[in-house]
Amino acid sequence: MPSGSEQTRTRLLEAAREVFAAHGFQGATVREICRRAEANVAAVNYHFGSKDELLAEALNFNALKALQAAHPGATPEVRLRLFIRDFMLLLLDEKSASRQCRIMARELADPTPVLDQIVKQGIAPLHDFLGGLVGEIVGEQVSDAVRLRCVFSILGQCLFYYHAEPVLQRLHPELRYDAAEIEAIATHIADFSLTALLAKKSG
Amino acid sequence: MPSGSEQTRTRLLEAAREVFAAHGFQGATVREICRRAEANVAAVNYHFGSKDELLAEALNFNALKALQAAHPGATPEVRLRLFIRDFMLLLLDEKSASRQCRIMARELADPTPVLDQIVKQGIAPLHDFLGGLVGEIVGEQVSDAVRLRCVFSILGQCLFYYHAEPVLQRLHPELRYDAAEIEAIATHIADFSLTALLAKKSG
Amino acid sequence: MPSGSEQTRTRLLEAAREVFAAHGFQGATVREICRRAEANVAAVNYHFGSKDELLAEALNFNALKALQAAHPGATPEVRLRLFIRDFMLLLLDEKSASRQCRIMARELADPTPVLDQIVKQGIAPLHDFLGGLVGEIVGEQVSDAVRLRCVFSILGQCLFYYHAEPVLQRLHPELRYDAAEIEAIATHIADFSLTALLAKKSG
Amino acid sequence: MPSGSEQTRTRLLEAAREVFAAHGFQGATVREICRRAEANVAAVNYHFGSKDELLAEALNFNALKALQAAHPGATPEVRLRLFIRDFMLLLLDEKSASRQCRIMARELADPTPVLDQIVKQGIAPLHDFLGGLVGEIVGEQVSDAVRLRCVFSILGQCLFYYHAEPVLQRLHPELRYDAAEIEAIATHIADFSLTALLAKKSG
DNA sequence: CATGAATGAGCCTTCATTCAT
DNA sequence: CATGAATGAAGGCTCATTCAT
Repeated sequence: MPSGSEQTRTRLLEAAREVFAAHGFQGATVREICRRAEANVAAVNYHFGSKDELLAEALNFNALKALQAAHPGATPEVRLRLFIRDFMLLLLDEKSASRQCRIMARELADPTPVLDQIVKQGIAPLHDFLGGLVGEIVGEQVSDAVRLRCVFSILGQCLFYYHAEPVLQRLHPELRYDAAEIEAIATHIADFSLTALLAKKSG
Repeated sequence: MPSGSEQTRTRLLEAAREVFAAHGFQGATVREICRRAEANVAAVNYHFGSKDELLAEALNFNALKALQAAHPGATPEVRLRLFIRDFMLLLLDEKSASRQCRIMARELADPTPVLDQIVKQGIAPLHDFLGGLVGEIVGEQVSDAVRLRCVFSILGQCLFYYHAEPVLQRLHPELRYDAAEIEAIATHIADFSLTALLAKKSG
Repeated sequence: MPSGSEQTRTRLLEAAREVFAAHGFQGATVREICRRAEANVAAVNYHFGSKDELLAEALNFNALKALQAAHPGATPEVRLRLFIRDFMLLLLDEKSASRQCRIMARELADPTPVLDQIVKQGIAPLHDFLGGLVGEIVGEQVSDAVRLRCVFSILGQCLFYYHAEPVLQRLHPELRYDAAEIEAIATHIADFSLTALLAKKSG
Repeated sequence: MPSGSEQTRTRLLEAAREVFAAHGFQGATVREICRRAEANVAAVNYHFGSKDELLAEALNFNALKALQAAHPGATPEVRLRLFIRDFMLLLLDEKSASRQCRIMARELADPTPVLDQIVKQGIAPLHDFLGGLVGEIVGEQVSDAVRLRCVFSILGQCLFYYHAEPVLQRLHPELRYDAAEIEAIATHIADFSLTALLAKKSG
């Protein structure tokens, strides 16, 4: 049974993830976080020491690690498809338990003191994983630089839907990121990317 | 001959573009902008009424319009290549006269009161232009939804290099966006995208 | 055998004396005191009611009372010398068990609610004792006002070394209050004062 | 004619001197200072940048420098008497224009970031001046260490009346630091000290 | 017409204190 | 009886904005 303290801590972390994801680190205020968590203004400093450390704790990389599931026996192509679909769900699904990726996506554009931590623990493994996958698909002849750019092409396509969401909502007000739409997007990105990757292999 | 007032106004706009591009709307301070423009701290409100309106005025879409140059006689494929190269130069070249795209790129993630204007006057025409180009390449059989996602795939690849710059600098400290690198990136994105697009056409 | 509670109380008092002596009443924090006493942050309020009352309890005047030891048979001059030496040891010796005088010395400049108590129980007896000693030395002809000022002259010389310590450390970084130095200081103050006092007697 | 800004600045400095002298650096609040100066809370940071820098500016050492007036032709003894009298007036006279010494006296017990400045610019010259004077009185045979302790004895006697004021008011409620009393105190300290000093000379 | 000065709301943080267990 | 958690007032400071000249 969680203690009262643990509950408040958890509520603070959840509220922090929401507010950081919505307004970025700078735009988020401790007061707003505490208000949402129904806690006192001083609660953040009591439980985490500072706004910075709250952000550091709010980050957890489990969701990202789950993306790198092994799927033994599956071909690299299938594993890439699965990765893209899971990543898009993480990024776009409103019901996603983890706002992890959104917080990170926000911070990418406005480095905070914890960006180093985010990069080392969250993003670098992701890039490595994707780099390995791409390597398996395009084969050994392809240079590191090219493989890297292929990773960026895949990630760029995925992240665009998150970053550009406010714009896309204005351009296409009818757009909704429901399960079917997310699935369709993921399939498109996977098709688009695999076509290009396989062309590099044969090339 | 511009009056002293007009000069101050112009310096404020230029300074605003630099600072907004560097720190985002929220991160930018009126004081910093005025300091760079060597103007009084009250100058922004005097000339533009508020920080919001300064941002609105600081935006000009000429650079974006220039991306949509006609290039009569060129094939759609070539025009897409040219677009991607010019866009990447605009986004990444430190010497780029216009920080326009960076301001917009920054704001996409944190809607401000001027996002509507940015979308209508800057981004929508760009999407339309790219949509037309993609349509010419993939042909008429392809649905609007698919064409749209192709546009997103291209833009996503381009914008990634801008959005993820702080992360990429940490992952690959040796990375520099010099002319050759930008050219190589643009070529990669064009190759990657055209391969995928042409496959859709034939498909 | 003291109960656990009693031990905590004692540790709190000892920690309070250290922290009050080091940072003054205002500069001291309840948290720091509790941390040093390895007690809960609420312990101070639990055991003493408030920070104010903790200070009141932390004061004990035994060390001061010991200064007024009788030394039967000794001349007033010798008793003054002994008093000055013991007082300087109390004020300056790092190994002094009692930080009592330092707490009081700190508070003199910034009246707290407990200053009345300090004055009545600690300082007034000290002044009286020293006044009596001075009276014995200078004789009956000297007015009360003059005798009082002589007391102030002696106390002022002693307290200076404590009050001005941060300044003196900057002016004379080589200065250390070791046993020999304290002895030398006490001898100087006693010589200086007795010369002046005896001159008043003969005058 | 002073500008409005200059007036506010001056009022802030005067208020700062009063509040710093009354409550010390830590005890003083920017809000209280601004309230007394009838200025906005942000005025201190606007004009001085921070509370620290306000303290640094609030200090001016003119009054202390005036203590070291030359008095050509006067004997060292007379110059010491004059110094003590002027110092006591500075310390005790309510009507004294400069609260300089009191701010410094307060800070001695609770080092702030500006203590170094206070010591270098204000106190060190004072100690040097007094050391020279004492040297002239006691002659060359006396060691530096002894001369230093004589300086401390004089300063200690003077500062006592300031430091111990809250205590003395409680012990002797009838005490008032009017002109006559200050004069009497100064005379006592001078007599007391000169007697001791001259004894060292002959000794 | 333009500016230095002033404003007040709001930021993160610290603190002594109180509460629920 | 004792504690970890929670509180809210207050701290110094920053900011976009407004005002008086």
